[in-house]
Amino acid sequence: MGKAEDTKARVERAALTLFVARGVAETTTKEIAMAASIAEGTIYRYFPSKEQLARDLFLRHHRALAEALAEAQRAAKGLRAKIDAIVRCYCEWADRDWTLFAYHLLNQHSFLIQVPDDTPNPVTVVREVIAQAMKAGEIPRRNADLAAAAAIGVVLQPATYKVYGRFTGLLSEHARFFADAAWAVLAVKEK
Amino acid sequence: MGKAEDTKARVERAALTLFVARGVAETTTKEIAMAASIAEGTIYRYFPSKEQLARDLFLRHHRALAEALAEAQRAAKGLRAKIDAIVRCYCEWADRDWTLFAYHLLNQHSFLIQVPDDTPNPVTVVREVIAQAMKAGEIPRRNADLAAAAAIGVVLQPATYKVYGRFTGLLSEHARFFADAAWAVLAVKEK
DNA sequence: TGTAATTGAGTGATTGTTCACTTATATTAT
DNA sequence: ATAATATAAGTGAACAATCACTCAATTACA
Repeated sequence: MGKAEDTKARVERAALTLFVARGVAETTTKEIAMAASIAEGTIYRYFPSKEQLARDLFLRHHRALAEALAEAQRAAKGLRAKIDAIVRCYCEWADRDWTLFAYHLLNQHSFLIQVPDDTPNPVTVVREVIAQAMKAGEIPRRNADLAAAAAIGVVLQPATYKVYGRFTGLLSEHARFFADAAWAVLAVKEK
Repeated sequence: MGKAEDTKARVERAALTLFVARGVAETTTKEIAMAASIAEGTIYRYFPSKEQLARDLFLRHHRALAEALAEAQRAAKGLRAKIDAIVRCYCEWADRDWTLFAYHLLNQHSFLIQVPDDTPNPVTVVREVIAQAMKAGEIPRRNADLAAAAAIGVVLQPATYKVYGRFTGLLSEHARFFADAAWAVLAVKEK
C-alpha cells in the first residue's frame, strides 16, 4: 500500500469507528484527524466533505453487500438453499468487519433515501428471491415486501441488539437458527 | 388545556415531527420554534435543553409502551395468546401516533444507553414472556435473548420499512401475520 | 530540485442558550 | 366594578461556543 492510500484508509477507519461510537453528526473532523493521527486538513485531500466521507463509506459497503448476497443466492437452488446461503453470507460479512457492518446497520435511514435506484440493494435481492419462490409455489403467496421485511427482521434485529451490546460472540454462530426461523416465517400459512 | 400546557404540547409535537423528518442533530431550535409558532426563547421555559426535550420525548413513550405491552401480556394465558396480545397492542400503539412511534423506532440507539435499568422496557417484557414459555415447555429451549430478538424483528423490520415509506396502510392490518410469524420463529425446532 | 503530501492556525457561518424586556392573565384592594 | 398590583408567558436580539473547511507554510521523498 502506498503512503497516500494508507493515509486514506486510516481516515476511513478512524471515521468509521467514531461514527459508530458517537454518531455521524456528533463526530467532529478534528476527532477523526486525531484518531487517524493526521492533521485536520489532510482529510480534505481525500474527501471533499465530511458528509461525502460518510456517504462513501455507506454506499461502498451497501453495494458490496448486495452483490455478495446476489452471488450467494445465485449459486443455490430452491428457496431453502437460497435462504441458507443468504443468511450465511450476511453473517460472515458482519463478522468479518463488525464496525463497518454496524455503521451500515445504524445509518440506513440517513442514506437509504440518497441511494440511486439502479444500485444493487440487499433488500431487493431478498425480496426477489421470495417473490420467485411464491411464483413457483414453494411458499404461500402474500405481499412479497411484507414477507421479505419479516424474514429480514429475524436476522437484523439480533444483529442490532449485538451492536447495542446485548449479545457477544459471532453472528455466524446463529446462522442455522436464523435460516430456520426465516424459513418458518415465509412458510406461515394463511388461515 | 391551559395556555402553558398547550404551548408545551405544541413544542413537543413540532419537535417530534421535525426530528422524524430530518433527524435530531439536524433540527435547529429555530425550526422547532417556527413550526410551533412561538419564539425560540419560549422553548427554554418548558425544556432545559434541546437534548433533554429529545430525551423526554423518547423516554415517556418508551415507558408507556413497555407498560402497555406488560398489561396486554398479563391479561392473556399461554404463549400463543400472549404473542397475539403483544403484537396487537404494539401495532395499535404504532397506528395511534405514527410520528411518535417512528421517532422511538429511529432513535433507539441514541437513547437506549441512557435508559435507567429499572425503567419498564418493551424488549424485557417480550424476553420474559418467552423465557417463561421455555420453562413451561411450550416452545423449545434456547437462548431467550436470541429468540426474543428474532421474534421482535418480525414486527419491527416491517415497521421500519413503513417508516421508510416502503409500505402504506396501517400496521394493524398485518397483526395476524406478525403473530403467526413470531410464533413460527419461536417454535423452530433444534435439529 | 521539484512534486506530492502534510500541517495546523485561522475563518466564517451556524447554532444552542441566555436575558432584559414586553404582553397577557390572574389576584387583590378600593 | 375598577384600578392597582403581581405573576406567568412570550419575545428576539445578543452571546459564546462549536465546527467544517481553507490555505500559506513546511516537510518528505524520488
